[in-house]
Amino acid sequence: MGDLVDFWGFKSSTGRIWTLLYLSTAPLSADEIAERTGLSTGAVSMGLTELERWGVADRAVLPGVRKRHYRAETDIWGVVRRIFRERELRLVGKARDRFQEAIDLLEAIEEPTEEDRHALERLRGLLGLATLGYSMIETFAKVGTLSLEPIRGVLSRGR
Amino acid sequence: MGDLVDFWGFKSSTGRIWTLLYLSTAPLSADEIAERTGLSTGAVSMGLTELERWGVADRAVLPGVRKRHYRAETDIWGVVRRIFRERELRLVGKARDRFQEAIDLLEAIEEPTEEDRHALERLRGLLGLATLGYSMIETFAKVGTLSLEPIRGVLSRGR
DNA sequence: CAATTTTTTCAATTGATTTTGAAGGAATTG
DNA sequence: CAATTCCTTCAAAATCAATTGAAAAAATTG
Repeated sequence: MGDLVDFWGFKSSTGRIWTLLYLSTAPLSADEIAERTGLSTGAVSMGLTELERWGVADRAVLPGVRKRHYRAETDIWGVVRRIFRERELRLVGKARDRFQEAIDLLEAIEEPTEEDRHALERLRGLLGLATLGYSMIETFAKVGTLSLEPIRGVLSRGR
Repeated sequence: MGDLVDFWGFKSSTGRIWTLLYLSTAPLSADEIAERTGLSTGAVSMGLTELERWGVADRAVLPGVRKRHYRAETDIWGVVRRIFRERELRLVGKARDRFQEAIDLLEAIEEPTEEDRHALERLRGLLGLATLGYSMIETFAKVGTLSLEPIRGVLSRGR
C-alpha cells in the first residue's frame, strides 16, 4: 500500500497509517498508531489530518474514552473519486489553462514563423488531450464510472 | 508538462526536454537542448536516455551531421500504453502479490483470532481490487481502450 | 478553572532525489 | 589511427521532501 499510495503522490507513511487502520477491527488512537508504525507523534498527527482531509479516515466516537480514535474509510472507490475530483482535476485543469495561454500567445504573433505555426499546432493537440482528460475525470468523479469510448478516434489517429 | 510528468513519477526535467522536442520543428541536439532548458550536459544526456528507454524520443538520422539529434514521439497514447504496460502493471502486480502473501500467511494460522479473520477479509477485498486493476491495465495496454464497466458492481457495493 | 492529558505545530534534522560538471569512454573524421 | 568532437558516467553538491520531538495549544476532567 505504501508504494501504491506513494505513486499517487501521497506520503507513503500516510498510506501505512491507513493500512493499519483498514486492517484493524477496532479504531486506534494516535499513540497506538505511532507505536505500531514506528512513526513519531508528529508524523502520525499529520498523517491522520491528511487522511481526514481526504475523507479516508474517520474519527470514531468511543463513549467514555479520552483519546481520539480513528477508523479507516472502506469505500475505496469513493475515496478515489474524491481525490480525482479535488486533485487530478485541478492538475489537468491547470495544464489545460497553460496550454491555452501558450496558444493565445502564439496566435497573437503577427507574422508567425514556420516554427511558431508548428508549435501552435502541437499545442492545440495537447490542449485537446488535456480537455478530453479533464472531462473524463469530471465524469468519473461524478458518476464513478469511466469509459474511454469517446476517445476511440484519438487513439487510432496516431500522429 | 513538467507537473504532469512529475505526477506520473518521472523527473520533471525529463518532461521539459520532451516538451521542447515536441514543440520543435527540427530535431535537436543535446547541446541545443541543454542551452534551451538550462540543464547541464549530464542531465540532458540522462533525460534523453530515459526518453529513449520509454520510446518517447527517437534519434533522428540527419545525413552529414555529426551530433545526434532527437525528435519527440508524437503518439502520446502509444506512450501512455507502454508506460502502463511496463510500469503500472508491475506496480499493481507487486501489490497484488503482497496481498496474496499476506492472505496466505493469515490462512495458515491454526486458531485465528477475531482480529485475524477481520484482516483476512479486508485483505481479500484489497486483493480483489488489485486483481481488477491489474486486468484493467492489461487490457488498456493491449487494446488502448479502457472501460470501467466490469467494475459497476464494485462501485455500487460501497460497504 | 486549574491540573492533566492529548493533539498540533514547526524549526531543525535527517533522508531522498535531482543536478552538476569534470573525467573517461565512444564515435567520427581526415 | 591520431585528433577531435560528442556522449555518458558518477561522485559530489544542491535541492527538495519527510520526519522528529520538544514546545505550544487545545481538550478533557474533577
